[in-house]
Amino acid sequence: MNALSACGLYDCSSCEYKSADRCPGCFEGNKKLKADGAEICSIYDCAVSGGVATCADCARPLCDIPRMIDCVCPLRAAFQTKRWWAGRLSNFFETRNRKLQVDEQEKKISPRTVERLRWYLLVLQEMDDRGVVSVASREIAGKIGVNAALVRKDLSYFGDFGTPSYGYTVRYLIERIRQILNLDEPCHVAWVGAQRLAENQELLLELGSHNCKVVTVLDIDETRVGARVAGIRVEPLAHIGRLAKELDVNAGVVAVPAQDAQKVADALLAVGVKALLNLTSTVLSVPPGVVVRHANVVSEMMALSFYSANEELVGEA
Amino acid sequence: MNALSACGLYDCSSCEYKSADRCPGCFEGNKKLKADGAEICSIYDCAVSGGVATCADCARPLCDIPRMIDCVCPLRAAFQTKRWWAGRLSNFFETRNRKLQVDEQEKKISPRTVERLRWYLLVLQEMDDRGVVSVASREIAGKIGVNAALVRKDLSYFGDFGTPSYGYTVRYLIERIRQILNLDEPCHVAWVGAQRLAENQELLLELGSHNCKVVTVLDIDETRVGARVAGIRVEPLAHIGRLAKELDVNAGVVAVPAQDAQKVADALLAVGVKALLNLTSTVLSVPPGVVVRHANVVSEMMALSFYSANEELVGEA
DNA sequence: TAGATTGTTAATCGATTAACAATC
DNA sequence: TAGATTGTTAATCGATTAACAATC
Repeated sequence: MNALSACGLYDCSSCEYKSADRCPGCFEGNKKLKADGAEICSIYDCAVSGGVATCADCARPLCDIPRMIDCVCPLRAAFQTKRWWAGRLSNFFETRNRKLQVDEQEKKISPRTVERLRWYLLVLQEMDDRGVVSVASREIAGKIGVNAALVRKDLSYFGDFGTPSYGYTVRYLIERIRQILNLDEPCHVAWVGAQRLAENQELLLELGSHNCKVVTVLDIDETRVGARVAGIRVEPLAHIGRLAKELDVNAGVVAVPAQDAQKVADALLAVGVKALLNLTSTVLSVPPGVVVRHANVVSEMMALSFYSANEELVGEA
Repeated sequence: MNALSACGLYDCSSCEYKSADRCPGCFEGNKKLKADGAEICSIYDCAVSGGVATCADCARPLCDIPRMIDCVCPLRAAFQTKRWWAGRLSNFFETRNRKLQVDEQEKKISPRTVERLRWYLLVLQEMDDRGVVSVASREIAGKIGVNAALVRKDLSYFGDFGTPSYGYTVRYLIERIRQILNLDEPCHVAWVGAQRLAENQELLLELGSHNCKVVTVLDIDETRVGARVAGIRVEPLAHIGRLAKELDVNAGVVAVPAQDAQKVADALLAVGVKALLNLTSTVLSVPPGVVVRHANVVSEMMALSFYSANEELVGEA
């Protein structure tokens, strides 16, 4: 379901040629050009010879293709100016190179930024569903209620995704944020607490749509072991060690009664899980280097209770 | 279930006289003292004549009882030094007076502080269950993973609840935080989205234990109207106007499918609800002056996905 | 081109922490 | 009393915003 062309820069899904069914595809198009003795797309050529589908999949740390070339898919020459494509290309390569430098420097990403990236993604996906092609930082910011400069700053940590005076291509930005949040890699989740999952099986689908897969369901309550939830056998918590290794578990969900929460968390930590989602209204004690996030109706309600009684203090919460 | 004595300062539940069943109670005790011609507790006297149960219920903006008096319940004289009580009293009155000034100045409470107060409360309740009587800021901070000075600063926004070299009385602090978060006033919740509640009926109990009451269940899906969830009839969303008024709704829960979330939020806002809990993975657009909080497995998982792939970036998240 | 919007810098704002006098 | 812990101040740290050059 890759909506990008082989060069990884061209958003086919928003292309008028594609929607009019007049696009022959990069492969057929370039084959035709080559047969005609015409110059083919150098990006496509490089991708094919490198055995990758798009530039995004390319493992080479630096790109061989010179910058600011007037490379543009010859089949699309009329669609956008060459200059525009050259700019996009330049941005893309600079971005990739900068990104690599950043990784080396281990530049810290603020947790608030990560927090917001999810909201950007949800807003963008909703825009994409409505058929919106491009968007300005101001529009994203307005939806979420933050400053536009903050949106630009957040995004620029990871690269130059925008184009001055144009804004951001919605589809392209979605792809990039998904990549940043690692949503392209499947996230393997160990879910502890069978009942809670049995009650909310629709979660599995929604998680799946973001590439999170519940690979095992466990329970601390022995009486539940052996039952099946969404087709997955419920295992005893004691098996977590073996399962975590076999199934390559990345994250754990603590969905047991409050009094067992810490015990479950400890078991998950013991087998090396470094990311926990706590669905109970307890505070988990975890060592540094472990991330815990919460999703709990009761504890959020406690905060709302404060604001419903102190309306004048509502700033942003 | 008030664990405090009439003076509102003495934590009866941690009193050795009470637990040994040798406490006659403030009323009987002072009646006895009066009959003997002895000096009775001036706080108790004041409370009774003012028609309130404890100082905390007293409406007078300033306290008449002079500070630094050597007032101490004579029946408890042996239990703590008079000096200790005098200090507690002094703190208490100064706190009340300062608190009132603060209210007048509309001093802003940081949303981060409100965020943390809930965690403090949960940690303290767990300590209380274990029978812990007093606690230092350092201990609370350690449980949550924040700086001890931050705990003290957060609490000192609302008054001087601690005693140097002693720390905080767990029960007393629980009462105060409950009061700050307005958990002593029942919070009336309108729950929109019957199915989600039907699936998680245990929530009602847990919410109830924090004084949050689901007073009405509504649904945007007409086919669900008329069904009963936890004994409450499901009403059509169109009735929200009448119900919100009749039932004095303080907060709303948006628990419908994503595509209906904004519509439901708008309906709740239209009838004056200023506090929303969004259980969907959508971003709600709300005007300033409205607080939205989230509890959603999918969107939290998106953040965990990032950290599970970037362990080196785990700071505190 | 003129108008628009980006990425980035410097300024501002707010939140956290270290340190310490007060005091139990 | 001596040691401990509070509430608070000043210093630090981090996050947000305004402003602007770059540039499409």
